[in-house]
Parts: sequence; C-alpha cells; structure tokens
Amino acid sequence: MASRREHSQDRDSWLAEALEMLRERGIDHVKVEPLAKRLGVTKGSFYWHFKNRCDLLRSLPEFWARSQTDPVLDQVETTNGGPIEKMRAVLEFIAREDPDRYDNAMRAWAQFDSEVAVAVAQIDDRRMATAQSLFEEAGLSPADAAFRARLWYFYDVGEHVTRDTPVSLEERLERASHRLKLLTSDLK
Amino acid sequence: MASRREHSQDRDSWLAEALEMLRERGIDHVKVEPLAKRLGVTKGSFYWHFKNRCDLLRSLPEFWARSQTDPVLDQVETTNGGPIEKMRAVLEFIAREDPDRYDNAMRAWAQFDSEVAVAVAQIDDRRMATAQSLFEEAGLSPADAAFRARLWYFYDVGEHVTRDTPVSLEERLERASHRLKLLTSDLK
DNA sequence: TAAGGACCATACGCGACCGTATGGTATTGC
DNA sequence: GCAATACCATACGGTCGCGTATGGTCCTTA
Repeated sequence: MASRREHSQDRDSWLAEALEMLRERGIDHVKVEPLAKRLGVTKGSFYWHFKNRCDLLRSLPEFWARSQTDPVLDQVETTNGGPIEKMRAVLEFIAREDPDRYDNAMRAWAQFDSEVAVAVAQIDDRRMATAQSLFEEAGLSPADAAFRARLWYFYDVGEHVTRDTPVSLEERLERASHRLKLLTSDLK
Repeated sequence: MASRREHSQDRDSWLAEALEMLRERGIDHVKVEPLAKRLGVTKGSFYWHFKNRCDLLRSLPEFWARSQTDPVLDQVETTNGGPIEKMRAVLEFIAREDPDRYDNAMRAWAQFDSEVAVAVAQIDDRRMATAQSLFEEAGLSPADAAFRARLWYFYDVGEHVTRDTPVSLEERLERASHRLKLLTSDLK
C-alpha cells in the first residue's frame, strides 16, 4: 500500500485513447481490438489492465472529469478581480482554449446511459454553481442568480451542441462579449 | 407516376421504428435484424424496402424533420396575437407536449456524422429564424433580434441536453414563464 | 541467479449482424 | 383464371469484436 499508485500510467493511456475515440466516433465505437491497434499493442495488454470492456467504459467518466473539468474550475478560482471580471476571464479562456472538447461526446453518450447521465449532470451542476456564486457576488438573490446561471451556462451548451461548422476565434470572442453584456448589464 | 406514393406506408413504418430505436439506444443500435424483430417480421422484408442499412440511416433525418419539426412550426403560425403572445404559446406548447423528444438523439448522432449535422443545423436555423422574426416584430433590430433568438433557443437546447432526470410539468411551466419574462421584459 | 510478477503476443471459440440468394404467398390488372 | 408484382420467410457465407487460455519476455528482488 506504500508505493501504490492511485492511477496507473498505462491504464490512463488506455483511458485517454478511449476518450479520444469516444470524441471521434461515439461510445459504441470504443472497442477493445481497434483501441489496441491504435495503441500499437494487442488486446492481451488490454485484458491485463481491465477486467473487460465494461470496466473501461465505467472508468471513463471519472477520467473525463479528472482530466478535463477540474483544471477549468481551478482556472476560475485563480483569477482575481470582481465577479464580472471573472466571468470575462472565463469566457475568454473558453473561447480560446475550447476545453469542452469532449463534452459533446459525453453528452451524446449520457443520452443512452443513465450512470453517465448522472456523472455529466454532476459536472453541469458544479459549473452552474460556480456561475451562480458569481452572480450572487454581483448582487443577485440566490434564486435570481441560480436562474441567471442557467441562462449563462445553457448558452455555452447551445453553442457547442448546435455547432456543425467551426467558428472563428474572432466570432467566438465577439459572441462572448455580447453575451457578457446582455447577461450582466443590469448588475454591479 | 399517377398513383405513385411519395412515401410508402411500410417504408415509413420502418423509419418510425428506427427513429424510436435511435431515441432509446443511439444510432449504432439501429440494426436491421433487431429492428425486424421489433416489427414482427424478418429482415427479408427490410431488404425489400431498403437497399441496405445505410439507405435507412440516410433517410432518417428527412423523416425526422417531416414528422417532428414541421408540425411545430405550423403551430407557431396558426397562433394569433402579438409576438410576445406567440412566444408564450410556443413555450406552453413545448412545455406540455415535449415535441423535442427525438432531438437529443439526433444531436447525439450528428456529433459523429457530418451529413446529419447539416440536417440538424438546418432545423436549428429554421427554429431560430422563427424566433428572430418574433423579436423583430417586438421592435428589436435584426442583429439584436438574431442574438436574442440564439439566447432564446439555446435555453431550450440546454434544458433538454442537460436533463438527466424528468422535470414536472409545473416546474417546466414555471421556468418557461421566468424565461419569457427575462427575455422580453425590455420589449413592447 | 533463481523466482516471481508485470506486461504483452497468439490462438481459439463464440455470438451478433450484414447482405445475398432463393422460394413462398397473396393480391392485383387484364 | 392467369400472369406479374408486392411482400415476406428461410438459409447461407462472411466479418467483426468479445473474452479466455496459454505462453513468452523482460525486470525486479532476494
């Protein structure tokens, strides 16, 4: 138990590649043998690190949250300034980095797997709670801040989910600015 | 060409069942033999109506738009009153009927198929264009109305996409009312 | 340096689907 | 009443992926 690693590096390699495949082709194309081919090994390796395919799939949401969402929420806290400035920083960060790269694929998966749906809903809640606290900081009541946070967050979701063609960075920044103005013009 | 049906009834039966399966389990589970089993026939029937599985899948988006979205947009036009009243009517209709039952599954599919993505984007555009025209009727400039329509529509998308547990009718109506107020309080 | 464990390759049986080939039945036009 | 056609059942070969069994190769530790 002394030198026991919480997350094996090799296991995480499989998970990272699986997440990439999930993003590219959907969960039903995350299969053991094609995955092994992409990693340049055979499935003999896979069944060493995982009990079976289901074991891999059930480990994916935790890996997704750990590798994708945690860094973003950290970004929020390390920004200094008032709530509006924090929102602006978040919007710029999102517009530039597009950290939600895997979100759509996770949502697509969550449509058909209730456990995954719960995991994704928890992430949604964490993000909306952050937004709500910022609106409360800006002077809104908890109830009003909660709804404003929904509107705030759902715009993100809508932008990602309805996008079939890529949007330029300028356009994304323009929309972010417009959105910030519309949702915070009555505050401060 | 005289008595030729535009859409065969039997073909539509396969499409309707396929759409249902798409909603329940995702596009990769829309398979010929399970589908035939659900319809109580064998796949010999399928390959009479369709060239192959790909033929079925490529026919699904058109069927979806024809059977799901067209009726909703008709509903918008047949309502009389000002733009705000029309919006209220639309919100109530959506909150009660939930006509977007298949939207999530289509979006999930569109994530991994660019042709489907285009078809869904066209539906999104039609719906947002309708919303935009209502906001213009209410006095906004085309540019402002366009953005307001995005905010309006993305809230719908967000509500549907992030929902893991069902929401009561009362709650849905309450949110619809709140949303209408927040997005139209400065108009008229 | 021998033993044990970590890690991976190979080979096999199995089931789920796909698409085709072929034959059967029932209805319709003439 | 007889074809032609619409529609469906059955049977088959082929592919893909799962999971297991088994053996090989390092690398560590005593």
